[in-house]
Amino acid sequence: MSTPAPTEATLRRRLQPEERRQKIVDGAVAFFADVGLDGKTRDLARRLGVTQSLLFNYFASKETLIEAVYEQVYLNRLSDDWPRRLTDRSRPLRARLLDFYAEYSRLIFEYDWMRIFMFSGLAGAELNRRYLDHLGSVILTPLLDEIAVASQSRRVPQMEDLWNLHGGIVYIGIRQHIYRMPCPDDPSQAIERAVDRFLAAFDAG
Amino acid sequence: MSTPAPTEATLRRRLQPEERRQKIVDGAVAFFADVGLDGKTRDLARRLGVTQSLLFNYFASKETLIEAVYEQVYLNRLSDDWPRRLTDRSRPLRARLLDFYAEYSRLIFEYDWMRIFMFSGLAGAELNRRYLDHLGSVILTPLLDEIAVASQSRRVPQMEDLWNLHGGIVYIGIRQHIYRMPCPDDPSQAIERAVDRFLAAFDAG
DNA sequence: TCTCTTATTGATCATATGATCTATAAATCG
DNA sequence: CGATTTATAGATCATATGATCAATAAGAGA
Repeated sequence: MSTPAPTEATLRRRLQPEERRQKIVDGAVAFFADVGLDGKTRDLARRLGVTQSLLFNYFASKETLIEAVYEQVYLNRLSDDWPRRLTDRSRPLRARLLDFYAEYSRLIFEYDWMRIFMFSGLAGAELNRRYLDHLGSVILTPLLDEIAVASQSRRVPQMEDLWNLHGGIVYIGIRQHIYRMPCPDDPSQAIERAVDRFLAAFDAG
Repeated sequence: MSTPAPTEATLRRRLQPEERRQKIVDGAVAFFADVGLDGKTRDLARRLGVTQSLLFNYFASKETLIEAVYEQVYLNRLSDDWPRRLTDRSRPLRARLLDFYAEYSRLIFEYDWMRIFMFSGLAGAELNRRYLDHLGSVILTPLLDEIAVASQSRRVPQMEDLWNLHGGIVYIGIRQHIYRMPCPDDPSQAIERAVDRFLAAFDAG
Protein backbone atom coordinates (compact mmCIF):
# COMPACT_ATOMS: atom_id res chain seq x y z
CA MET A 1 0.00 0.00 0.00
CA SER A 2 1.54 3.27 -1.08
CA THR A 3 0.30 6.62 0.18
CA PRO A 4 -2.76 7.75 -1.77
CA ALA A 5 -1.97 9.81 -4.83
CA PRO A 6 -2.18 13.42 -3.70
CA THR A 7 -5.19 14.98 -5.38
CA GLU A 8 -5.41 18.65 -6.16
CA ALA A 9 -7.39 19.14 -2.98
CA THR A 10 -5.13 17.32 -0.56
CA LEU A 11 -1.86 18.23 -2.21
CA ARG A 12 0.40 20.08 0.12
CA ARG A 13 2.04 22.78 -1.91
CA ARG A 14 4.93 24.61 -0.39
CA LEU A 15 5.12 28.21 -1.50
CA GLN A 16 7.51 31.01 -0.83
CA PRO A 17 6.31 32.94 2.20
CA GLU A 18 5.72 36.11 0.23
CA GLU A 19 3.67 34.30 -2.36
CA ARG A 20 1.62 32.45 0.24
CA ARG A 21 1.01 35.59 2.20
CA GLN A 22 -0.26 37.33 -0.89
CA LYS A 23 -2.53 34.40 -1.73
CA ILE A 24 -3.96 34.55 1.77
CA VAL A 25 -4.58 38.29 1.59
CA ASP A 26 -6.18 38.00 -1.84
CA GLY A 27 -8.38 35.16 -0.68
CA ALA A 28 -9.24 37.03 2.49
CA VAL A 29 -10.34 40.09 0.53
CA ALA A 30 -12.71 38.03 -1.58
CA PHE A 31 -13.88 36.01 1.40
CA PHE A 32 -14.58 38.89 3.76
CA ALA A 33 -16.22 40.83 0.93
CA ASP A 34 -18.65 37.94 0.59
CA VAL A 35 -19.48 37.11 4.17
CA GLY A 36 -18.41 40.14 6.13
CA LEU A 37 -15.61 40.77 8.57
CA ASP A 38 -17.15 38.32 11.01
CA GLY A 39 -16.30 35.54 8.59
CA LYS A 40 -14.64 32.60 10.30
CA THR A 41 -11.01 31.74 9.81
CA ARG A 42 -11.86 28.09 9.21
CA ASP A 43 -14.13 28.99 6.33
CA LEU A 44 -11.50 31.22 4.82
CA ALA A 45 -8.89 28.48 5.16
CA ARG A 46 -11.17 25.96 3.46
CA ARG A 47 -11.69 28.36 0.59
CA LEU A 48 -7.97 28.79 0.25
CA GLY A 49 -7.43 25.03 0.30
CA VAL A 50 -5.18 25.42 3.31
CA THR A 51 -5.23 24.70 7.01
CA GLN A 52 -6.72 27.19 9.42
CA SER A 53 -3.56 27.11 11.51
CA LEU A 54 -1.55 28.25 8.52
CA LEU A 55 -3.27 31.61 8.59
CA PHE A 56 -1.86 32.25 12.03
CA ASN A 57 1.59 31.47 10.79
CA TYR A 58 1.34 34.52 8.57
CA PHE A 59 -0.83 36.75 10.71
CA ALA A 60 -0.61 37.05 14.45
CA SER A 61 -4.36 37.35 14.77
CA LYS A 62 -7.50 37.62 12.72
CA GLU A 63 -7.43 41.33 13.40
CA THR A 64 -3.98 41.63 11.85
CA LEU A 65 -5.23 39.77 8.80
CA ILE A 66 -8.15 42.14 8.45
CA GLU A 67 -5.78 45.08 8.61
CA ALA A 68 -3.87 43.56 5.73
CA VAL A 69 -7.18 43.22 3.89
CA TYR A 70 -7.93 46.90 4.47
CA GLU A 71 -4.48 47.86 3.26
CA GLN A 72 -4.84 45.82 0.09
CA VAL A 73 -8.30 47.16 -0.67
CA TYR A 74 -7.79 50.80 0.18
CA LEU A 75 -4.36 51.00 -1.41
CA ASN A 76 -4.04 53.28 -4.40
CA ARG A 77 -7.75 53.62 -4.71
CA LEU A 78 -7.66 57.33 -5.40
CA SER A 79 -4.90 58.29 -7.79
CA ASP A 80 -3.20 61.35 -6.34
CA ASP A 81 -2.95 63.36 -9.52
CA TRP A 82 -6.69 63.90 -9.71
CA PRO A 83 -6.58 67.19 -7.83
CA ARG A 84 -4.30 68.49 -10.57
CA ARG A 85 -6.29 67.02 -13.44
CA LEU A 86 -9.57 68.26 -12.04
CA THR A 87 -8.30 71.81 -11.84
CA ASP A 88 -6.60 71.85 -15.24
CA ARG A 89 -8.59 74.70 -16.73
CA SER A 90 -7.11 74.19 -20.17
CA ARG A 91 -9.78 71.50 -20.55
CA PRO A 92 -13.55 71.90 -20.31
CA LEU A 93 -14.90 71.23 -16.84
CA ARG A 94 -17.36 68.72 -18.21
CA ALA A 95 -14.58 66.65 -19.75
CA ARG A 96 -12.61 66.72 -16.52
CA LEU A 97 -15.59 65.63 -14.46
CA LEU A 98 -16.52 62.86 -16.86
CA ASP A 99 -12.95 61.60 -16.92
CA PHE A 100 -12.82 61.56 -13.18
CA TYR A 101 -16.06 59.69 -12.65
CA ALA A 102 -15.29 57.29 -15.49
CA GLU A 103 -12.10 56.25 -13.78
CA TYR A 104 -13.45 56.54 -10.26
CA SER A 105 -16.49 54.42 -10.97
CA ARG A 106 -14.34 51.81 -12.63
CA LEU A 107 -12.33 51.65 -9.44
CA ILE A 108 -15.10 51.55 -6.88
CA PHE A 109 -17.88 49.73 -8.69
CA GLU A 110 -16.15 46.58 -7.78
CA TYR A 111 -17.63 43.85 -5.69
CA ASP A 112 -14.76 43.53 -3.22
CA TRP A 113 -14.14 47.22 -2.71
CA MET A 114 -17.77 48.19 -2.43
CA ARG A 115 -18.63 45.55 0.11
CA ILE A 116 -15.52 45.77 2.26
CA PHE A 117 -15.90 49.53 2.33
CA MET A 118 -19.47 49.10 3.53
CA PHE A 119 -18.64 46.36 6.03
CA SER A 120 -15.82 48.37 7.52
CA GLY A 121 -17.97 51.49 7.57
CA LEU A 122 -20.66 49.69 9.52
CA ALA A 123 -18.05 48.30 11.85
CA GLY A 124 -17.05 51.87 12.61
CA ALA A 125 -13.62 51.72 11.03
CA GLU A 126 -11.85 55.05 11.20
CA LEU A 127 -10.45 54.30 7.76
CA ASN A 128 -13.75 55.09 6.05
CA ARG A 129 -14.08 58.49 7.56
CA ARG A 130 -10.50 59.28 6.72
CA TYR A 131 -11.08 58.15 3.16
CA LEU A 132 -14.21 60.25 2.72
CA ASP A 133 -12.65 63.26 4.41
CA HIS A 134 -9.79 62.91 1.98
CA LEU A 135 -12.17 62.63 -0.96
CA GLY A 136 -14.01 65.69 0.21
CA SER A 137 -10.98 67.88 0.61
CA VAL A 138 -8.99 66.65 -2.34
CA ILE A 139 -11.72 66.17 -4.94
CA LEU A 140 -15.00 67.79 -4.01
CA THR A 141 -13.73 71.01 -2.49
CA PRO A 142 -11.56 71.87 -5.50
CA LEU A 143 -14.53 71.02 -7.71
CA LEU A 144 -16.57 73.60 -5.82
CA ASP A 145 -14.17 76.25 -7.07
CA GLU A 146 -14.03 74.92 -10.58
CA ILE A 147 -17.78 74.99 -10.92
CA ALA A 148 -18.04 78.47 -9.46
CA VAL A 149 -15.46 79.66 -11.97
CA ALA A 150 -17.03 77.90 -14.93
CA SER A 151 -20.51 79.03 -13.97
CA GLN A 152 -22.17 81.46 -16.37
CA SER A 153 -24.73 82.37 -13.73
CA ARG A 154 -24.46 83.69 -10.20
CA ARG A 155 -25.60 80.35 -8.85
CA VAL A 156 -22.93 78.80 -6.73
CA PRO A 157 -22.86 75.18 -5.58
CA GLN A 158 -22.53 74.18 -1.97
CA MET A 159 -20.53 71.29 -0.62
CA GLU A 160 -23.77 69.39 0.00
CA ASP A 161 -24.58 69.66 -3.69
CA LEU A 162 -21.33 67.99 -4.60
CA TRP A 163 -21.94 65.22 -2.10
CA ASN A 164 -25.30 64.82 -3.76
CA LEU A 165 -23.73 64.43 -7.17
CA HIS A 166 -21.20 62.04 -5.76
CA GLY A 167 -23.74 60.04 -3.81
CA GLY A 168 -26.06 59.64 -6.75
CA ILE A 169 -23.24 58.11 -8.72
CA VAL A 170 -21.91 55.91 -5.91
CA TYR A 171 -25.44 54.66 -5.31
CA ILE A 172 -25.26 52.77 -8.59
CA GLY A 173 -22.52 50.63 -7.10
CA ILE A 174 -24.43 50.22 -3.87
CA ARG A 175 -27.48 48.98 -5.70
CA GLN A 176 -25.37 46.60 -7.68
CA HIS A 177 -23.04 45.10 -5.09
CA ILE A 178 -24.74 45.63 -1.76
CA TYR A 179 -28.37 45.09 -2.65
CA ARG A 180 -27.62 42.99 -5.74
CA MET A 181 -30.22 44.77 -7.79
CA PRO A 182 -30.20 44.59 -11.57
CA CYS A 183 -28.19 47.54 -12.82
CA PRO A 184 -27.01 48.88 -16.16
CA ASP A 185 -24.04 46.90 -17.47
CA ASP A 186 -22.31 50.13 -18.32
CA PRO A 187 -23.00 52.94 -15.86
CA SER A 188 -21.19 55.55 -17.91
CA GLN A 189 -24.35 56.75 -19.63
CA ALA A 190 -26.10 57.31 -16.34
CA ILE A 191 -23.05 59.04 -14.93
CA GLU A 192 -22.78 61.30 -17.95
CA ARG A 193 -26.40 62.32 -17.64
CA ALA A 194 -26.03 63.01 -13.93
CA VAL A 195 -22.97 65.14 -14.49
CA ASP A 196 -24.70 67.05 -17.28
CA ARG A 197 -27.76 67.72 -15.14
CA PHE A 198 -25.51 68.94 -12.40
CA LEU A 199 -23.47 71.28 -14.56
CA ALA A 200 -26.55 72.60 -16.30
CA ALA A 201 -28.01 73.59 -12.96
CA PHE A 202 -25.08 75.94 -12.45
CA ASP A 203 -24.77 76.95 -16.12
CA ALA A 204 -21.33 75.45 -15.97
CA GLY A 205 -21.68 73.01 -18.83
CA MET B 1 -29.27 37.30 57.27
CA SER B 2 -31.96 38.43 54.90
CA THR B 3 -31.66 38.19 51.14
CA PRO B 4 -29.72 41.14 49.74
CA ALA B 5 -31.87 44.11 48.81
CA PRO B 6 -32.63 43.75 45.11
CA THR B 7 -30.88 46.55 43.28
CA GLU B 8 -32.12 47.96 40.00
CA ALA B 9 -29.69 45.70 38.19
CA THR B 10 -30.59 42.43 39.87
CA LEU B 11 -34.27 43.10 40.33
CA ARG B 12 -36.35 40.47 38.67
CA ARG B 13 -39.31 42.20 37.13
CA ARG B 14 -42.10 40.06 35.87
CA LEU B 15 -43.82 41.54 32.83
CA GLN B 16 -46.76 40.49 30.77
CA PRO B 17 -45.53 38.32 27.90
CA GLU B 18 -46.63 40.79 25.24
CA GLU B 19 -44.88 43.66 26.95
CA ARG B 20 -41.71 41.69 27.49
CA ARG B 21 -41.71 40.50 23.91
CA GLN B 22 -42.01 44.05 22.68
CA LYS B 23 -39.21 45.21 24.95
CA ILE B 24 -36.99 42.47 23.58
CA VAL B 25 -37.78 43.33 19.96
CA ASP B 26 -37.20 47.04 20.57
CA GLY B 27 -33.93 46.32 22.31
CA ALA B 28 -32.93 43.92 19.58
CA VAL B 29 -33.55 46.51 16.89
CA ALA B 30 -31.30 49.03 18.62
CA PHE B 31 -28.73 46.39 19.46
CA PHE B 32 -28.44 44.82 16.03
CA ALA B 33 -28.42 48.25 14.44
CA ASP B 34 -25.35 49.04 16.49
CA VAL B 35 -23.30 45.88 16.21
CA GLY B 36 -24.76 44.07 13.23
CA LEU B 37 -26.79 40.93 12.86
CA ASP B 38 -23.87 38.86 14.14
CA GLY B 39 -24.36 40.45 17.54
CA LYS B 40 -24.35 37.90 20.33
CA THR B 41 -27.45 37.00 22.29
CA ARG B 42 -25.61 37.38 25.58
CA ASP B 43 -24.68 40.97 24.78
CA LEU B 44 -28.23 41.75 23.80
CA ALA B 45 -29.53 40.20 27.01
CA ARG B 46 -27.09 42.22 29.10
CA ARG B 47 -28.27 45.39 27.39
CA LEU B 48 -31.85 44.47 28.14
CA GLY B 49 -31.01 43.73 31.77
CA VAL B 50 -32.31 40.23 31.34
CA THR B 51 -30.99 36.71 31.13
CA GLN B 52 -29.83 35.30 27.84
CA SER B 53 -32.05 32.28 28.30
CA LEU B 54 -35.09 34.51 28.53
CA LEU B 55 -34.67 35.49 24.89
CA PHE B 56 -35.21 31.88 23.88
CA ASN B 57 -38.38 31.77 25.87
CA TYR B 58 -39.84 34.33 23.49
CA PHE B 59 -38.07 33.37 20.29
CA ALA B 60 -37.30 29.85 19.20
CA SER B 61 -33.95 30.88 17.78
CA LYS B 62 -31.81 33.87 17.12
CA GLU B 63 -32.96 33.73 13.53
CA THR B 64 -36.58 34.02 14.61
CA LEU B 65 -35.69 37.03 16.70
CA ILE B 66 -33.99 38.67 13.75
CA GLU B 67 -37.08 38.09 11.65
CA ALA B 68 -39.08 39.93 14.29
CA VAL B 69 -36.53 42.72 14.08
CA TYR B 70 -36.96 42.91 10.31
CA GLU B 71 -40.71 42.99 10.68
CA GLN B 72 -40.57 45.78 13.22
CA VAL B 73 -38.16 47.85 11.16
CA TYR B 74 -39.63 47.35 7.72
CA LEU B 75 -43.20 47.71 8.87
CA ASN B 76 -45.11 50.66 7.50
CA ARG B 77 -41.98 52.21 6.18
CA LEU B 78 -43.52 53.29 2.92
CA SER B 79 -47.00 54.71 3.31
CA ASP B 80 -49.15 53.18 0.61
CA ASP B 81 -50.96 56.32 -0.47
CA TRP B 82 -47.85 57.82 -1.97
CA PRO B 83 -48.54 56.45 -5.44
CA ARG B 84 -51.79 58.41 -5.41
CA ARG B 85 -50.32 61.56 -3.92
CA LEU B 86 -47.39 61.53 -6.31
CA THR B 87 -49.69 61.36 -9.32
CA ASP B 88 -52.17 63.95 -8.10
CA ARG B 89 -51.80 66.39 -10.97
CA SER B 90 -53.92 69.03 -9.28
CA ARG B 91 -50.73 69.94 -7.45
CA PRO B 92 -47.41 71.06 -8.93
CA LEU B 93 -45.00 68.21 -9.48
CA ARG B 94 -42.31 70.01 -7.50
CA ALA B 95 -44.54 70.22 -4.44
CA ARG B 96 -45.43 66.56 -4.71
CA LEU B 97 -41.80 65.52 -4.99
CA LEU B 98 -40.70 67.72 -2.12
CA ASP B 99 -43.48 66.40 0.07
CA PHE B 100 -42.53 62.87 -0.71
CA TYR B 101 -38.84 63.25 -0.01
CA ALA B 102 -39.51 65.31 3.09
CA GLU B 103 -41.54 62.49 4.57
CA TYR B 104 -39.44 59.72 3.13
CA SER B 105 -36.18 61.15 4.41
CA ARG B 106 -37.68 61.64 7.83
CA LEU B 107 -38.53 57.94 7.81
CA ILE B 108 -35.30 56.50 6.53
CA PHE B 109 -32.69 58.92 7.86
CA GLU B 110 -32.90 57.08 11.07
CA TYR B 111 -30.06 55.28 12.72
CA ASP B 112 -31.85 51.97 13.27
CA TRP B 113 -33.51 51.74 9.89
CA MET B 114 -30.51 52.86 7.89
CA ARG B 115 -28.13 50.45 9.52
CA ILE B 116 -30.38 47.42 9.70
CA PHE B 117 -31.30 47.94 6.09
CA MET B 118 -27.62 48.00 5.20
CA PHE B 119 -26.72 45.05 7.39
CA SER B 120 -29.51 42.95 5.97
CA GLY B 121 -28.62 44.04 2.45
CA LEU B 122 -25.06 42.91 2.92
CA ALA B 123 -26.27 39.66 4.41
CA GLY B 124 -28.16 39.09 1.19
CA ALA B 125 -31.63 39.37 2.67
CA GLU B 126 -34.32 39.04 0.02
CA LEU B 127 -36.28 41.66 1.91
CA ASN B 128 -34.08 44.47 0.66
CA ARG B 129 -34.51 43.59 -2.97
CA ARG B 130 -38.23 43.25 -2.51
CA TYR B 131 -38.34 46.62 -0.80
CA LEU B 132 -36.37 48.35 -3.51
CA ASP B 133 -38.30 46.64 -6.29
CA HIS B 134 -41.43 47.88 -4.60
CA LEU B 135 -40.06 51.39 -4.33
CA GLY B 136 -39.09 51.31 -7.98
CA SER B 137 -42.45 50.19 -9.27
CA VAL B 138 -44.65 52.12 -6.85
CA ILE B 139 -42.77 55.40 -6.59
CA LEU B 140 -40.11 55.84 -9.22
CA THR B 141 -41.92 54.41 -12.22
CA PRO B 142 -45.01 56.58 -11.73
CA LEU B 143 -42.68 59.53 -11.29
CA LEU B 144 -41.20 58.79 -14.67
CA ASP B 145 -44.59 59.49 -16.20
CA GLU B 146 -45.26 62.53 -14.11
CA ILE B 147 -42.02 64.13 -15.16
CA ALA B 148 -42.56 63.30 -18.80
CA VAL B 149 -46.00 64.91 -18.62
CA ALA B 150 -44.82 67.98 -16.74
CA SER B 151 -41.81 68.44 -18.99
CA GLN B 152 -41.82 71.52 -21.18
CA SER B 153 -39.11 70.06 -23.36
CA ARG B 154 -38.79 66.85 -25.30
CA ARG B 155 -36.25 65.58 -22.82
CA VAL B 156 -37.50 62.48 -21.12
CA PRO B 157 -36.03 60.93 -18.00
CA GLN B 158 -34.97 57.34 -17.79
CA MET B 159 -35.40 55.04 -14.86
CA GLU B 160 -31.68 55.32 -14.13
CA ASP B 161 -32.10 59.08 -13.75
CA LEU B 162 -34.68 58.60 -11.08
CA TRP B 163 -32.48 56.13 -9.25
CA ASN B 164 -29.80 58.77 -9.43
CA LEU B 165 -32.05 61.37 -7.84
CA HIS B 166 -33.11 58.89 -5.23
CA GLY B 167 -29.59 57.67 -4.53
CA GLY B 168 -28.20 61.15 -4.15
CA ILE B 169 -30.75 61.83 -1.46
CA VAL B 170 -30.41 58.49 0.31
CA TYR B 171 -26.65 58.97 0.36
CA ILE B 172 -27.09 61.72 2.92
CA GLY B 173 -28.39 59.13 5.35
CA ILE B 174 -25.63 56.72 4.44
CA ARG B 175 -22.97 59.30 5.16
CA GLN B 176 -24.62 60.13 8.43
CA HIS B 177 -25.47 56.74 9.88
CA ILE B 178 -23.19 54.28 8.14
CA TYR B 179 -20.01 56.29 7.81
CA ARG B 180 -20.83 58.63 10.70
CA MET B 181 -19.68 61.65 8.78
CA PRO B 182 -20.70 65.15 9.82
CA CYS B 183 -23.87 65.99 7.93
CA PRO B 184 -26.32 68.88 7.77
CA ASP B 185 -28.66 68.83 10.75
CA ASP B 186 -31.56 69.44 8.45
CA PRO B 187 -31.22 67.73 5.08
CA SER B 188 -34.32 69.36 3.61
CA GLN B 189 -32.36 72.20 2.01
CA ALA B 190 -30.06 69.80 0.23
CA ILE B 191 -33.00 67.67 -0.85
CA GLU B 192 -34.85 70.66 -2.17
CA ARG B 193 -31.86 71.74 -4.21
CA ALA B 194 -31.39 68.24 -5.59
CA VAL B 195 -35.02 68.01 -6.62
CA ASP B 196 -34.89 71.42 -8.23
CA ARG B 197 -31.78 70.58 -10.21
CA PHE B 198 -33.46 67.41 -11.35
CA LEU B 199 -36.68 69.01 -12.44
CA ALA B 200 -34.85 71.85 -14.15
CA ALA B 201 -32.96 69.35 -16.26
CA PHE B 202 -36.25 68.19 -17.72
CA ASP B 203 -37.89 71.62 -17.76
CA ALA B 204 -40.43 70.14 -15.42
CA GLY B 205 -40.07 72.63 -12.62
C1' DT C 1 -52.33 36.21 53.86
C1' DC C 2 -51.93 32.03 51.40
C1' DT C 3 -51.89 29.51 46.98
C1' DC C 4 -50.99 28.77 42.40
C1' DT C 5 -49.49 30.01 37.90
C1' DT C 6 -45.76 31.08 35.08
C1' DA C 7 -42.22 34.66 33.87
C1' DT C 8 -37.59 34.59 34.83
C1' DT C 9 -33.32 32.78 36.29
C1' DG C 10 -29.07 29.85 36.70
C1' DA C 11 -26.76 25.90 35.48
C1' DT C 12 -25.53 23.27 31.73
C1' DC C 13 -24.81 21.14 27.01
C1' DA C 14 -22.88 20.71 22.35
C1' DT C 15 -20.62 22.92 19.14
C1' DA C 16 -17.96 26.76 17.11
C1' DT C 17 -14.06 29.63 17.17
C1' DG C 18 -9.50 32.05 17.63
C1' DA C 19 -5.17 30.66 18.73
C1' DT C 20 -1.04 27.50 19.93
C1' DC C 21 2.25 23.86 19.46
C1' DT C 22 4.39 19.84 17.74
C1' DA C 23 4.85 16.56 13.92
C1' DT C 24 5.40 16.08 8.98
C1' DA C 25 7.01 16.48 4.42
C1' DA C 26 8.31 19.58 0.47
C1' DA C 27 11.88 22.02 -1.35
C1' DT C 28 16.87 23.43 -1.23
C1' DC C 29 21.73 22.79 -1.05
C1' DG C 30 26.04 20.19 -0.67
C1' DC D 1 21.24 11.20 -3.33
C1' DG D 2 21.21 12.61 1.66
C1' DA D 3 20.93 16.20 5.02
C1' DT D 4 18.82 20.31 6.48
C1' DT D 5 15.54 23.86 6.61
C1' DT D 6 11.02 25.34 7.19
C1' DA D 7 6.32 25.73 5.11
C1' DT D 8 2.37 23.24 6.16
C1' DA D 9 -0.68 20.09 8.54
C1' DG D 10 -3.00 18.01 12.52
C1' DA D 11 -4.08 17.79 17.17
C1' DT D 12 -5.42 20.45 20.86
C1' DC D 13 -6.68 24.30 24.18
C1' DA D 14 -9.56 27.91 26.26
C1' DT D 15 -13.24 30.41 25.57
C1' DA D 16 -17.51 31.93 23.23
C1' DT D 17 -21.97 30.93 21.64
C1' DG D 18 -26.75 29.27 20.58
C1' DA D 19 -29.83 26.61 22.85
C1' DT D 20 -32.16 23.64 26.71
C1' DC D 21 -34.29 22.68 31.12
C1' DA D 22 -35.17 22.33 35.89
C1' DA D 23 -35.43 25.54 39.84
C1' DT D 24 -37.11 29.93 41.61
C1' DA D 25 -39.84 33.74 42.84
C1' DA D 26 -43.02 37.61 41.27
C1' DG D 27 -47.52 38.70 40.91
C1' DA D 28 -52.55 37.57 40.50
C1' DG D 29 -56.57 35.64 42.56
C1' DA D 30 -59.01 33.47 46.49
